[in-house]
Amino acid sequence: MVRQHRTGYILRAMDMTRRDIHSLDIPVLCKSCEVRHKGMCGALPPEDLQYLSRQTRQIEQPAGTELVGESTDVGAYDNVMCGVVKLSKTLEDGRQQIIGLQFAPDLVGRLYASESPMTAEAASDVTVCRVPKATLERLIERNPSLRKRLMDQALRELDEARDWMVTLGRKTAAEKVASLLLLIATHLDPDAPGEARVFDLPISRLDIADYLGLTIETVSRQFSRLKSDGIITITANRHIEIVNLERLAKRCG
Amino acid sequence: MVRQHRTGYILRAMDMTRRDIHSLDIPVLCKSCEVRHKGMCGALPPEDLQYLSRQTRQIEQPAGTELVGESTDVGAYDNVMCGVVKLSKTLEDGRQQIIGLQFAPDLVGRLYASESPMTAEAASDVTVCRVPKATLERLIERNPSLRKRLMDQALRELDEARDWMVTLGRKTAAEKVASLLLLIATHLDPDAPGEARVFDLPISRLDIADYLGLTIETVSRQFSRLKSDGIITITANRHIEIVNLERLAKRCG
DNA sequence: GCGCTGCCTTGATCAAGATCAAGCCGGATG
DNA sequence: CATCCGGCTTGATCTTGATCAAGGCAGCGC
Repeated sequence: MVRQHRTGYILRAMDMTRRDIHSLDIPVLCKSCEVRHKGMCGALPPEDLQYLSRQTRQIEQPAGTELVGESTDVGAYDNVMCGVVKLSKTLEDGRQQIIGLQFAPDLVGRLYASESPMTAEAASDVTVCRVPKATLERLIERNPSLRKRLMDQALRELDEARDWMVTLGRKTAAEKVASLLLLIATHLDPDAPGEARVFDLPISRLDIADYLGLTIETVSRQFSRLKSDGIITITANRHIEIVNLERLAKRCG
Repeated sequence: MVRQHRTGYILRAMDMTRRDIHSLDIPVLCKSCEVRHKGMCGALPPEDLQYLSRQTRQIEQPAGTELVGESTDVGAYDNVMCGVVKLSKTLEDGRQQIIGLQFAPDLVGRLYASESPMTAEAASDVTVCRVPKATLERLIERNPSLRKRLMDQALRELDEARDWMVTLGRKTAAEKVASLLLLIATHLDPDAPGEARVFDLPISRLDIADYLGLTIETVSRQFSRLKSDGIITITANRHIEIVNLERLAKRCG
């Protein structure tokens, strides 16, 4: 499934026309996604953009593919184009915790570390642009705006991780599930402001449980309660409509 | 209480002598701390170091002092010299979660944000060097090594936050308490490699509970169990000796 | 000395969420 | 079509940690 993107304002922000983009001889497959990739890399000058494009491969990964394993060497960064990537850690006895979800246009991969401190896995079908480690680091070196952008992503992820620590440590199961629904509603479509009211859950119940520090049974029961309380509707297991956004937000603690 | 610091290797790393440091006319009060402040700021050239020193005030804060409030404007960053600063968030109904502890020589304060996303509070008596926001940002602007250092701190804090999410989401109370003891043992003395075996807990039982997402009663019971199992000894409520480090580590899950 | 306060511990009981178990549903496969 | 399988839901029961309650202990002011 290829999602539609509204790209006009990104082009304007970059002071480029669509023709400029296409003239760069970029080996991308997914036309609707290519602009986002460059959006991520911000105001790179044309020569850097060309260099980046030559080094980049766009890859479609089915749900469940492991992008980077915990404690394995990282050879490349993945720029998320469509879909959701989950970051997780596993204790020795198999208990798993998802420690972050990444949406377009996040960059997957721990900068400046030779070993990934966590597993990155496609939670839904995803499309990524894969940039070799050396390429990106070289671009960072000579490109202040890219550097700033990555610093901003790191700080934003830190804020999000700390927000989620409150959810994990202090919220009830009902509040956790409500918080997750709002999180997904706000992140799913980066082009739309505010929360989506209708969307498909990009991740399984097990992933939700692992993100919230709960069991799938508890997650399922909380969904059922939200449904019977008339706050959401669920069809085909994954398709959510938020009927009463206000009451959902109130349940977030 | 002023802790003793071994400073020789820091000076060597900076290619400076103690005389160089003292010649800079730095308005610091705590002689044993000033070197650490510069350690944080890395290889700043002498003129930047002088500029920084002129703009900096060293402050002693008793335990409980609020350094920055949640959602308040931030006018300055605090460089931790001695003691422990806790970062926390509070839900509307008062539930609190500590989302990070900062030890020397961490820099307290969210870069590039006008409003602090969290509360920063002295968990123990602390000494900080307070740097005005504009000063630090100006130094970052023209100083690649400082920039890199702050990026590294942000990424390290992100790693730590994500590690802690596993603790919050998936560990039992016993594992949480064991993990905390190890965390404190490894962070308390930044000059010593490995874990301290004997130390004073720098934070109260309530703070521990708020960091672990537990209640004080549960924390207290877990301490009692570690004691009766012969893994630690506790005297005067705060003074800890780790008798059996291996078994403690095994309890971390 | 006495009582007060803040911080911590311990015990009894309760409830949220985990665990165990069964069954449902939709899609794939023969 | 029947069967299977993975993902999800629902119910019954159990366990962990929360809650409620009481008391210990060190420091401090009178």
